[in-house]
Amino acid sequence: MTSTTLKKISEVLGLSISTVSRALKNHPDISEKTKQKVIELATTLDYEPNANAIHLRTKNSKVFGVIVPSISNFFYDSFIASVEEESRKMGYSLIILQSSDNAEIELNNLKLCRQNRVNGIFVCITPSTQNIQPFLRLSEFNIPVIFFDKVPEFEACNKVCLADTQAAIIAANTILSKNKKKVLGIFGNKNMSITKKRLTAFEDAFTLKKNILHVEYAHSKEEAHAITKQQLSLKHKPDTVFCMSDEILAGAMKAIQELHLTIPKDVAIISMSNGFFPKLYYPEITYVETSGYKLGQLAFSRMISYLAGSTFMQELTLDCILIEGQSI
Amino acid sequence: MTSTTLKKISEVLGLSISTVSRALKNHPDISEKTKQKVIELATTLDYEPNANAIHLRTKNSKVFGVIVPSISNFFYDSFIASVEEESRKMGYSLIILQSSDNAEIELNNLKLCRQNRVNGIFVCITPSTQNIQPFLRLSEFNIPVIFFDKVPEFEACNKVCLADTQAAIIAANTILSKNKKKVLGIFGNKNMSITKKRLTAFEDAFTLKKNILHVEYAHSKEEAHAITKQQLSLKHKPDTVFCMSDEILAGAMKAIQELHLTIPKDVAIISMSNGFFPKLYYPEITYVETSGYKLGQLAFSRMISYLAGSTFMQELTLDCILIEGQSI
DNA sequence: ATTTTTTTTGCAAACGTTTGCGATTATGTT
DNA sequence: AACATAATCGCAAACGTTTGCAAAAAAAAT
Repeated sequence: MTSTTLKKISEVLGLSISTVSRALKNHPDISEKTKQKVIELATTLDYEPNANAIHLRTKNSKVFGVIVPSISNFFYDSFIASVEEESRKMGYSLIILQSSDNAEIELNNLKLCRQNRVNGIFVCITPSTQNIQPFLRLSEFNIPVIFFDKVPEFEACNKVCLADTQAAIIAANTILSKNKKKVLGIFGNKNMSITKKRLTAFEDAFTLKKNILHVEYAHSKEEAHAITKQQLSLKHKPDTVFCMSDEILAGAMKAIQELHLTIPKDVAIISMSNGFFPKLYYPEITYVETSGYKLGQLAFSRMISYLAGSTFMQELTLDCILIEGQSI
Repeated sequence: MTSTTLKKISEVLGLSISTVSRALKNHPDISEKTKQKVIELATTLDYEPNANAIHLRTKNSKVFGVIVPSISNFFYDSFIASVEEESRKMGYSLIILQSSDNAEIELNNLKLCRQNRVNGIFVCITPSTQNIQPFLRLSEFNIPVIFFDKVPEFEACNKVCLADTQAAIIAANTILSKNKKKVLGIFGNKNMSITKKRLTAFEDAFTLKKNILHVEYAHSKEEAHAITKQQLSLKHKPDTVFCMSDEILAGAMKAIQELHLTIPKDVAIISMSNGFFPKLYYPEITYVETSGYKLGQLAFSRMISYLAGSTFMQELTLDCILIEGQSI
């Protein structure tokens, strides 16, 4: 069976297509009697309007595009989950594309969004994305692009970010206030602006106690694991480990378990995190919250305000708070 | 600027719309010269075909719908990630909807899929879904529905599942082969068919050593944590813990850390898992792999074969394998 | 009974494509 | 030069809606 259309209903009822259309949207022009008839037949025939036809006709797809480096990732997941919730509430659907950390696929995903005439795009660029002109060009077609989390460093565009600087400062100050003597700070990919921001702020906070801070870079859980294991095996080992991200935290924690160290007695640990991982461990890890969920809400509200007319570039920042566990 | 259309291109070039259309798809009827001209203008004008118009005209949306209880979940994530990959390769897009464990929202998501005239639906029903008729009815409109993971228990439909029974047996046999004396088995929601399957098979495997198995049910990480803590605090405590899922594993591990027990010396642990969590701990946890990623691939291939004509109901099963860590 | 007003409905164009078929133009053959 | 053939191209309908406007029908007013 092919799906029901307005035409089919109109033919059965001997009405015009337009009357059926109006009846179904409760247009005041249509009499109650015909409305009744139409609605009844529509439900028995399981009528569902063809979204493509509507979008074509109204030039409004009611769809947002979301482009992320990877779907199976805590942070992006919770971001997507919140954007999806908000979108559904407002009658929007989501097309979700993952770029697999590949700039070429990313570009193709962008193209897909355009072909679908999405009303807006949320994008977190991959670390390897060099050219963001294709994204910026979309504004010429009046389709807003909200960059989130990993955002272009220099270009003027709509950005929604965590307060990375603030978050790093909070973490650093927490460590300093506990009078720690030797801190291992593990950061991510040195080339990413997010790493730079966090690192700079973190180091600045340690400016008076520069000598107690040792910084390392890890590009994966495994590297974080190796670094932590190695550093914590030194005779003069760190008394505190700071992890820039959940991934790094996971690696570090594995090393700590491996070395049978007790937290926070043998070593203290503090992280920046989406909130899920820290609660996995005992004692629970103290962390500066970098909530993908909240960031999603912020990004969505920015999208809505953009669509409502506030089209000038804005850089929004999500405040971070310290969530205390018992790890430091 | 409004987006470029075939019409616009045709007007600039003094050609007909159909010629432009054909030129862009490299139709043999069109001369090389005009193809050149058309393609050149199209690229400078940044032409992207309107997917809605194409779908309307061709009656083929090239879109699959994915409906899951929740997006931010390891298992569903990896499922979605793999379906997304495969889909992109074959020129399909994905509309991803989450039901938030709410049957009503789920139904609405189904409606959205229909309105978008998706070519097929992957759905994992919520635990509270009672009536799956609306799903089954879609086959009347020739749109295939592939149920995965949490599938309807009785109805004839296309199902793609993990080999839950086999997986539970593997886990049980692994425990038995190690000559364990007291086993705590923690299972999930008793009402879900997936729990029943796993539990039945697990208990059957212990049929000769019934007395060494103690079963508990946990509906969350926190419950799993509490149960494990309580059981492992007994004087005659279990020497082995089996966890039916990642979520339960996470709770159990937290309790084990809290009690400062050493794995596998003080207590052994084995789980069913997607594979991410077990590698988070040291020593790594031995688990029976229940891969969302592989399940996604299986589901996708089923979808493709359905679309290719094999429309009879099938129940596919993904073999499970034991991944050895050092936890038992 | 006629006109006016109000209520109810239908016509037709438009959204941007694709595609069968016919028309035009160019090329080749005698 | 006349014709046949092949290479290019355009017309127009269709996909399923929405919507301004006009038309028809019913109700109200004279």
